[in-house]
Amino acid sequence: MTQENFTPPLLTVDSVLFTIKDNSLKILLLKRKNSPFQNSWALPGGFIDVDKDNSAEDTASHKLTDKTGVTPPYLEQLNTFSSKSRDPRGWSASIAYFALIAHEETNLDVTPKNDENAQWVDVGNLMDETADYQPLAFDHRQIFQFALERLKQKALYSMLPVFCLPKEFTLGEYHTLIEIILGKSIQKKTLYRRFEASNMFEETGETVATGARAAMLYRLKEGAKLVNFERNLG
Amino acid sequence: MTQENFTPPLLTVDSVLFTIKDNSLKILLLKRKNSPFQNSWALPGGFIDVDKDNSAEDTASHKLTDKTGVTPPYLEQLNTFSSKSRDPRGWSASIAYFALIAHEETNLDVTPKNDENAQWVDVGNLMDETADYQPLAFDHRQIFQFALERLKQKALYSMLPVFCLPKEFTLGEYHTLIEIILGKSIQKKTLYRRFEASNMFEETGETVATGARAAMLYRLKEGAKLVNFERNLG
DNA sequence: GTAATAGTGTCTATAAGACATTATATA
DNA sequence: TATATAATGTCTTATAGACACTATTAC
Repeated sequence: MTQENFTPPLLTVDSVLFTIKDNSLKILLLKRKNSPFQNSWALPGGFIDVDKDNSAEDTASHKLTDKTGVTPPYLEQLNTFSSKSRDPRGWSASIAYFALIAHEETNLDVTPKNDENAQWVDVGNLMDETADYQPLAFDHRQIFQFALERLKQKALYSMLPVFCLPKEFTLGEYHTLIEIILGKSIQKKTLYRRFEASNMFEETGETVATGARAAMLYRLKEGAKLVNFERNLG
Repeated sequence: MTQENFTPPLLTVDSVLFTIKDNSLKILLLKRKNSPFQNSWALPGGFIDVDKDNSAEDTASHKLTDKTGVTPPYLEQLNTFSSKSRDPRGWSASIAYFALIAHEETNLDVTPKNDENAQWVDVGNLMDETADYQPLAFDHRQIFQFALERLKQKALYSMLPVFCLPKEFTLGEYHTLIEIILGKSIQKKTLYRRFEASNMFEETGETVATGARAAMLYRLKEGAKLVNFERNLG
């Protein structure tokens, strides 16, 4: 049996790129220029270029780099969403990726580049189907929700969220980030213990003043591998 | 930009179906009848029938039901494997699924059905690239290894492996199963505590004798949901 | 009775949660 | 000095690990 017996399905790649900005969790959305769902907001993505991309991950990475100017420090496959009805053009599958970046590292904040058709959208906005930017194109809201669940789950047992922070950051920023992702308060002592135990970071030697005692800045160690813990946070 | 500008990639579905049999972990492999990789062993799967299947999960489920005679009690998406080179026919992606079943519930043991081209293959065999059944077709060995990692990981924090057992089973069988999956000994006390705490099972009232004290038989409660724990086993 | 497997009691070890305390900065 | 935020000390709690013990069956 060969594929020639069948109508080939459409195959696309879409990415949910998270960042932390203005004390809230946001994802990158683009306004669609073309049909279907013209002028709706959508996840960055598109068709695979079989000549240029060696794998779907390449496609995801290229599309994100095009939009942000940088390669996200974390990119993993999320899930593939497929159905007869998710795309009006026919049976389709989208290989979805999940990525993290510090918005400060992208060119999206820069004024000349500032693009009305590419926006960091607050996750809170996307939970309410009647809010701005809604409804999203295709099943992108469902993909976003799947990604958010994955992020929350991984925040419970790994250091993953640090990839939302800039290259140098304080423990306080890390603490705030985790509380925003999980939507509840976490003892800073617990996070600091894990931060230390992970052995992924080193002091820069610099401190940053916040109106009170100056906080130590940390950076990821060269070649540090992402650490998972044996227990979940509460 | 539409897909018509591109050569469409090939899209298939493949499943890694695990069971426990003769005190070892096995997966279902089929001998390929057609090119490419004719006569090589491969995971059950194939192209999506866009007229019959509403989603890729439907395809996975249909293919497994065709081969085993029953619908596996556990089926989840694993990962999508894609590259320019994994299929000699061109750029291709395979949406891989991960499934568990009790071999006793399938028709694969039944003598008249017994099919030389469908075999339960020991996982130990597949770790050694020079052993029987190797090399597998396409990148199916890599897909299998990804699935095995997922199974081991989930065995550490969930009751998932029970779906490898028949409808009625003893705590001793569950204990043996977990030790086989993890490849190391686990305190039965620890497993029994989790088994109880999960609240997923009920006594059938029947016991089964094993030459010594009779063991209680358990079954999954009606509508029981799979439970995850907050810590991993050691 | 012995042997074998099923199942429990209970102590220890580890890491998270709670929360008080000390440290260092600015005004 | 007061106050704000950074960072640490230490006690409690929850659950896994170790391992000895009791229970029930066949012989």
